Amino acid sequence: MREAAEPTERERDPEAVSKFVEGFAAQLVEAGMQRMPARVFAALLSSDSGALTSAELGARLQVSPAAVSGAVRYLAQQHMVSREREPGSRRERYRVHSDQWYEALTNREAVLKRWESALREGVTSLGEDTPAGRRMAETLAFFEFVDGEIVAMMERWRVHREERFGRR
Amino acid sequence: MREAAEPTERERDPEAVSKFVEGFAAQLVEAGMQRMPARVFAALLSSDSGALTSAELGARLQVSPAAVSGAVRYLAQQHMVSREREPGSRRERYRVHSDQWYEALTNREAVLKRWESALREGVTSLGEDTPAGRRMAETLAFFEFVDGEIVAMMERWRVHREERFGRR
DNA sequence: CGCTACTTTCACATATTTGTGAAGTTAAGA
DNA sequence: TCTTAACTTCACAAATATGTGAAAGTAGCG
Repeated sequence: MREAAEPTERERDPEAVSKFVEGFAAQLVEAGMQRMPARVFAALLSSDSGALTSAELGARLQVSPAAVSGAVRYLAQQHMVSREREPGSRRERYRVHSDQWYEALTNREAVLKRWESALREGVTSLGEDTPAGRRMAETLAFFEFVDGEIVAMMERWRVHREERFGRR
Repeated sequence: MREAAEPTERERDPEAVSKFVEGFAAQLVEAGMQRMPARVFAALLSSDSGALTSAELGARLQVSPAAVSGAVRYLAQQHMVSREREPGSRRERYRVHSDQWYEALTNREAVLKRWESALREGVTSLGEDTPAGRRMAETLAFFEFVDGEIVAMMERWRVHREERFGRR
């Protein structure tokens, strides 16, 4: 079972693809994402099929299987890619859905929740009648507000998207 | 001009304060922020005055002036603290506003903008008629949508906040 | 104009992160 | 059941990031 046996993807200018991958990954890194997960994610995003095997990723990004494995584990935890076992092969494919960003955003919400609970503790332990307590209470209220807004926003997005791109 | 000459803040249980500071900072770190900026920000948030000098920060966090300087520079760039020169002293105070989070969010918007332009390049260079191009175009549309929503959301927050906390 | 209180910059030692090769594990197919 | 392709784990070397002390810069105040 050779690599070349899978022309899953008619090749475009690999130069251009690579340039996009590295550029986009750099932006993600700057926003706080680790380098390798960022590169893997960008590579998937730029692939026509939206799904690549470990070997394909390794080849495109010039990294070892170990590096791919680590990156993919991270991305899967963050719900940014899903894994699929190809039936009848021991290969695994890693896929981005175009709506994967919702999952990623949802995950950000988990971060917000943790901030909120830390703030709640802070308000309690510093006292809600102190200036610091009041500031933290307001901050907390802000996050709670944002939580709710995000849910509503995603609903509006689904509608907007259907109008613009049609139902999937 | 001694340190002790400024009882800006009636002291609460320093134990509890420190526990909050380290806990909240840890959450911020986990979300991608560097350790020292996170600790400084948490310390400011938990102070009654909402503003501390470099020396006070150094003392509370047990770090050198150099570390405070670096952290504060970063936070100011991110618009998460503002600097104020105390008139009649060469001390500087670093302040959090309770609405500082808006600024921070606004800054996140700058990140989104950069993602958008990277995606736009990707769509162009990979071709908008390819599957990958279409996926990226949809992703781009999502971010553009989010941009607009955030602006609207912040307006709603201002209203909500005024109802709940009164005008500042 | 100094003097000196405060802040910033810089070189460096230390800690942390990152990616690799190689060994280990799993499961498809004979 | 055995073989072996494919993925994962692990110990380690290299690259990065982090915080410090010390030196250099700034700006109030006499």
